[in-house]
Amino acid sequence: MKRHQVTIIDIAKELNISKSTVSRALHGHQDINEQTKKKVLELASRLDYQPNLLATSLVMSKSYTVGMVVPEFLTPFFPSVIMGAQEVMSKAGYNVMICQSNESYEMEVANTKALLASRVDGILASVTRETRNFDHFQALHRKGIPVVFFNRVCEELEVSKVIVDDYEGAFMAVEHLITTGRKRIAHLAGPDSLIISRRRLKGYIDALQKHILPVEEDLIIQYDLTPEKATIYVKHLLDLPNPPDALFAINDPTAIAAMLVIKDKGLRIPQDIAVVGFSNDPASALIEPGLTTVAQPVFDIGREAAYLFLEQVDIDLEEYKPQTKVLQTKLIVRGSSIPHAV
Amino acid sequence: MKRHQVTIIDIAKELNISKSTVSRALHGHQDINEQTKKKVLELASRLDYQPNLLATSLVMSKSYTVGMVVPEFLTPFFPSVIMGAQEVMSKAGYNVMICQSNESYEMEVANTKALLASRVDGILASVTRETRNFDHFQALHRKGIPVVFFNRVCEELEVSKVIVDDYEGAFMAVEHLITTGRKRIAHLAGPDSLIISRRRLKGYIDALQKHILPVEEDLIIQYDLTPEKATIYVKHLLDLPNPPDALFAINDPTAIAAMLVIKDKGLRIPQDIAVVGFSNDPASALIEPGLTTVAQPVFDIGREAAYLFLEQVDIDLEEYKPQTKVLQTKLIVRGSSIPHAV
DNA sequence: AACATTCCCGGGAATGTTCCCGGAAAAATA
DNA sequence: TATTTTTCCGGGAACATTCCCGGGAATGTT
Repeated sequence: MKRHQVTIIDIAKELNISKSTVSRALHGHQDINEQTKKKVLELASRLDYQPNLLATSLVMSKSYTVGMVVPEFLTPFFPSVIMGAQEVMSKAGYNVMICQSNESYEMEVANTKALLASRVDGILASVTRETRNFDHFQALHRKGIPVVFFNRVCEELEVSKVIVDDYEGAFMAVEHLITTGRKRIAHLAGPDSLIISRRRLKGYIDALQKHILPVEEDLIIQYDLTPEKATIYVKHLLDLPNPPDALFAINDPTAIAAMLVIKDKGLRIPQDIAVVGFSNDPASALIEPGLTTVAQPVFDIGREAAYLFLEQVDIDLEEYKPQTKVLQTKLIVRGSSIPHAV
Repeated sequence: MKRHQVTIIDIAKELNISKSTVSRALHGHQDINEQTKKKVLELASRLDYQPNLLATSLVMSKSYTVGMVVPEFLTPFFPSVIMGAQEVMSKAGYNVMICQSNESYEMEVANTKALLASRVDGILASVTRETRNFDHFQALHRKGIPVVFFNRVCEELEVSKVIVDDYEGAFMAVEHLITTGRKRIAHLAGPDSLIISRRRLKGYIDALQKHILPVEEDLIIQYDLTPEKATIYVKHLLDLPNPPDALFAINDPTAIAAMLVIKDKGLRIPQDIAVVGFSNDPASALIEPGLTTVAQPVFDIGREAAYLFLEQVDIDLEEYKPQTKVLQTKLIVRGSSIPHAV
């Protein structure tokens, strides 16, 4: 019907009082008569008054919303992180604006711009696999807007981060393969631009070296994390004159793509080749055999990121010392690495 | 450093011109000298000026953002819909605010309130499994804010909707089971409050009746869509004195939960019991045997919802006639209904 | 009774924009 | 040269809200 939403001025006029009084009534300020307060509250709910957050944010220079930018959310990993963050954020009175960059650097930049335009109070972000330039985050930080990275972080920037112990997780995973008798373990790694790739790769290498196994260049494949490429590279590995007897993948989608190729080729998992993933997606328990993988505390990642934001909001960024939280991972052993495992 | 973001007034002062002129320069209005325009644009980019959307939205009474509220996003269905909507929305110059109600009615109400407070220009929504009261959407509509439902819609409200042909999909699925020799087909249905439950149930019943099979009450189980309950009810069905030889589930997560129970009991799929799901989640292709399911055009659902919003935004809601788009489904046959199928 | 204190309330500035209106200067026409 | 038109710009209201300041009335204190 009416184009115009109910404002405090409408309420004020109706009650023949000033907008200041209405404002005080709605916020439970002390300088207000109980009678008039009651009347205002009554009328407000009768008219279904909804405060205009735009106006409030404008005058307060504070929007009580934070932006969250994730590279993707078709896989349950990032949604879980978001839920964790949302849980603590909403308790603290903040809204969360979710942006999805679709693994595109340009969209990531556009997203941060849009969030900045909406004057969010902070940003929690995980970068795309393409992102090599971090000026857009630097700019936010320079403007005094707290940035917290999680999972896929930017090392150079002096901001708070929450990560999992990728090195430890990868090390455990590979050591597990070694102690169960594997000798030629391949690694499907991510792009060098992502630190998680580098750290997981390091864990892989160190585990091999600890057990005095050779690190062979042609068993290490760095790729861009697209599913199609995963398939191609796994085929390549299997066609090697001396193929690997185990495969450690940077994440579960990659591991699952690998398993499909392997099964398609008629090889047996884990007898002919063992597979281990990373992140314990629900799908890893569904596929047969079950995928051995490194579990991450997904909800806690989001919660911690939110806490790190709350720590620094409302204080001068100058006097805030960025922190890095490292969460622990856990190896989940299933049938893809040990025959007859659950 | 500085708390305060760059505004057009800062630019105006620096250039000794008025804010009006700056505004004109930034928006390419006609009443502007090329020289000054160039100077403004230069300084703006040098200072990394970002327009304050709060102020703009306030004065224009238009935020160029729409809210999207979905019951859940751990499963890829809703994220896919969101991506579809985002695609056409961003082309039209709109931002999308994503809210997730976590299948909680209260959160859904809170979400719509928050979106209203942010003065979104419209809302695309899919309701929770708990939602039986639609006053919060009614209120939006009454305030002149376009609402478009998708997937889980509210029938009573006179707003635009996009759904898939649930009836047809269910009918096809059940007919497929019948023509492949199944006689006692159970149905794990959703709560009566969701229309998709009712329509899929109707498809199930009509398919049975077309092929002159009895509709047995104890083979139809309506439940609240929680995974735990699914497990319990499937066990119950299998323990029946005369157990079913096929199971049609309202969605893939339910079907997959059922498959796990069935396999756990040592029964063979599809020899002992066939299973069919709905929505073709990626997981349905991963599990063994592959899950026969009804595919929905997920991205198109989002796209259509967005189109329906764009149709009615900027016009008087009085003169808009709500539409309902019905998208077609497709049966995907896999090994869970036919032995040795892909 | 005179003064101080408390209790409420209204006025108005400020937030960062957009847009309309009027007007000065420059250019075009007579 | 005088008049009209065009070009360009500044002033100021409006959007919905918060918050500070001042002040009148009621209550309390000496």
